[in-house]
Amino acid sequence: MKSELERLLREALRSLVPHVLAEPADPAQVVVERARDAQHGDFASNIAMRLAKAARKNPRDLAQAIMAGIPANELIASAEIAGAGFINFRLVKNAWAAELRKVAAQGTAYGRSNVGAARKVMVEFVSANPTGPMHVGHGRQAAVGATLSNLLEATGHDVYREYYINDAGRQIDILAVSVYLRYLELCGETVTFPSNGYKAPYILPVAKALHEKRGDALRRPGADVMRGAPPDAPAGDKDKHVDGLIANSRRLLGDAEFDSIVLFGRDAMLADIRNDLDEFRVTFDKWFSERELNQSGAVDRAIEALRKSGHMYTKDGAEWFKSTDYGDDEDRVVIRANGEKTYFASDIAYHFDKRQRGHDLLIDVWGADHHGYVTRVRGALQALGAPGNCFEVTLLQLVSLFRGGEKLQMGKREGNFVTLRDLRNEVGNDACRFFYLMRSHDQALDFDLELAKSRSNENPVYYVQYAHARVCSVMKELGARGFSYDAAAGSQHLELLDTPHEQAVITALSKYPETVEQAALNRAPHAVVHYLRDLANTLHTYYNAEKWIVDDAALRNARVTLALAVQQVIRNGLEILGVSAPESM
RNA sequence: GCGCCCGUAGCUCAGUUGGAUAGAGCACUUGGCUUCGAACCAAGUGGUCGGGAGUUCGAAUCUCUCCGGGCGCGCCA
Repeated sequence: MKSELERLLREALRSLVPHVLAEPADPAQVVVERARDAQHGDFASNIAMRLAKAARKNPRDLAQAIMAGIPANELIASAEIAGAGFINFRLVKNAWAAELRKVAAQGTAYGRSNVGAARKVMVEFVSANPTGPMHVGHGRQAAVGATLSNLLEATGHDVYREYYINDAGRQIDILAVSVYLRYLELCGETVTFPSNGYKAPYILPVAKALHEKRGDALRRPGADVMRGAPPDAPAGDKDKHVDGLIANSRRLLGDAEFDSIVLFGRDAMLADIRNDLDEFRVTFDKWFSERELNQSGAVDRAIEALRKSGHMYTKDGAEWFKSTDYGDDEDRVVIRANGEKTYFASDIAYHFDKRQRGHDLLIDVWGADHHGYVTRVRGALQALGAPGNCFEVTLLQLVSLFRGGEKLQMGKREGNFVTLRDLRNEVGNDACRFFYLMRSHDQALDFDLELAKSRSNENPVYYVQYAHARVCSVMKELGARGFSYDAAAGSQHLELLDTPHEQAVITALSKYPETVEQAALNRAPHAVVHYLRDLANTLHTYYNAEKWIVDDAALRNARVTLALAVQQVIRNGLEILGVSAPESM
C-alpha cells in the first residue's frame, strides 16, 4: 500500500514538474510513511517540504498543488494538508479488509516478498573454533545469523548458510596435544600440561574415547618428552612450551598419526557443536573445512592471483598484501618469513572461494572484536576483482551474563565459562533465542538469566507466545459453545470491524510485510521482535475490550477472522525468529 | 595514541537513509476476573535524547568538538 501511494505521488509530481519545479525531482524525495497516530490518517508524506526549496514555493501551497494532481484512486478516502506541509492520507476501509483477506489467503506465505530478486547470498555465521563447546557469545551469533538468514529468505533472496571450520593452524594442534596428553595420562604416563593447553574437563571424554579406540597403541617409547617444559622454552613462555609439545608429539607419533588425533579431536568437538546448534534450531547448508581448503590448493591459488593483481610485495622475508590500497591502516602479512601462511591467507582464499561458488553477496556474522579484519578481507576481495560491496559484516557486540544483577566472569581455557548448552538448558530455547534477538546488533547484550527464566509477566517472550495461545484457546471455546467458524462469512463481513481497537489491530497487522522487508534490508532481526511485541499488545488490548464470541454470526465470524489473522502473523514472525508458537502454555 | 561501537525515563532498551506532541517493557501508584486464559488490560507518575557548537524551514538522527563506557590495534588464530 505504501508503494502504491508513492507511485501515485510520483505521478502527480511528474505532471506538475513543468509548472512548479525548475528541474526534475529525484524520485527518492518522495517518501511515504506510516502516520504516527490515527488522527493523522493512515499514511503521511513529506514530499512538499522536501521539494519546497526547489519549487520556490511554500510547502503548504506546493502540497496543495500536488494533491490536486493526484489521479482519482479507489484506495484513498481522503487526503489533507497538515502541519508544516505534510500530506496525510486516509485509506478507504476496504483497503484494510483486503489486507486481512490476504493474510487468510496466504497463510504462512504472508509477509514474504520478492524484493531480494533471488540474489544469491551466503550468510556465514557462528564458525566457532572446534576446540571446545560454544559459549554464550556464539549463541548470539547463532541466533542472529539464523534469523538474518530467515529474513533474507523471506524477502526472496537465495540464501546459503555456512559454518567455517577453523581446523587448520596452531590452535587445532593445541587441541590435539591436549587430547594426547590426557590420553597419555590414561595410559599411565606422567605429563606436564602447558598453561595455554585446553585444560577443561570436556577434553577428558575425548581422550577416553581415543583410548578406547586405540588402546595403548599411541603410547610410544620416549613419551617422557611430554613431561616438563622443553629446554628452549624459558619459564613463562607458554607459546614455546606448547609449540615444543606439538613438535614432540609429531616426532613421537609421526605426522600421519598426529593428524589422526587432530581429526579425532576436531570431530568430537564438532559433533558437540553441531548437536548444540541442532537443539537450538540452527542449521547450515554446509560445514566448510579450512583444512580441506588448504589441501585443495585453493589458498596457494588465491595468493598467486593476488600476486598477479600487483598488490603483493616482499619485506623482511615475509610476503605482504597491500591492504592500505583499500583503506586499511597498515599492510598485512600473508606468508610469514618462516614460510607458513597466516590465518588471513586462508580467509582470503575462503572468501574468494565463496564468490567463485556463485554467491553475489557475502554476509559474515562476527563478534565485534574482529572488526579490524573487515577492511583487509574486503580489500583482498577487491584486489581479486570483486566489488567492495559484495562483502559485508554484521558485527555483534559482547554478551554478558548476569544472575540476579551480578555479572558472571568467564574464561575459556580454564573452562569455567557458561556454555550455550548450559544457558539453553537453564532458560529454554525459546527464551534464549528471543533474548538474543531483542537488542540491536551494535548494542552490548546483558543477558539476565533470572529474567529469561522467570515464567512471569516480566518475561517478554511469553507475552508474544501468550497472544498466540490465546487465539487457540478462543477457538476451542468457540467449539465448546457449539459454534463453528465460517471463514467465508467472516471474510464477507470485515466491514463490521470498525471499533478503534479493531482498527488498531488491523493497522498493526498490515505493517508486518514492511517490517520484514526493512528488517532484512537493515540486517536488523530485533525489529521483528519489537514488532511482534507491539502486535501482541494490540491483540491483548482488543481481547480485554471486546468479546469475540458474540451471538451475531456475521460479527462473530469477522472478529474470529481478525484474531486468526493475528495468530497467523505471530506464527510467521516467530518462525523467522526460530521461536515456537505454542497452542497452549 | 589510532580505529569501531555505545551514551535516550529510576533500570533495560526501541526510535538514528532529518519530519508533526521523543516511545515501550520493568519498577512505582490506582483500577479491572460469578460470563471466551489476569502469563492479560486500563489510567497515572517519570525526559536538559551525555555537554557544547554548527548545518537546516525542521536535529535524538547529519558535521565538528569535548566528556564518559566497551571492544580491537601480532610475521597469533
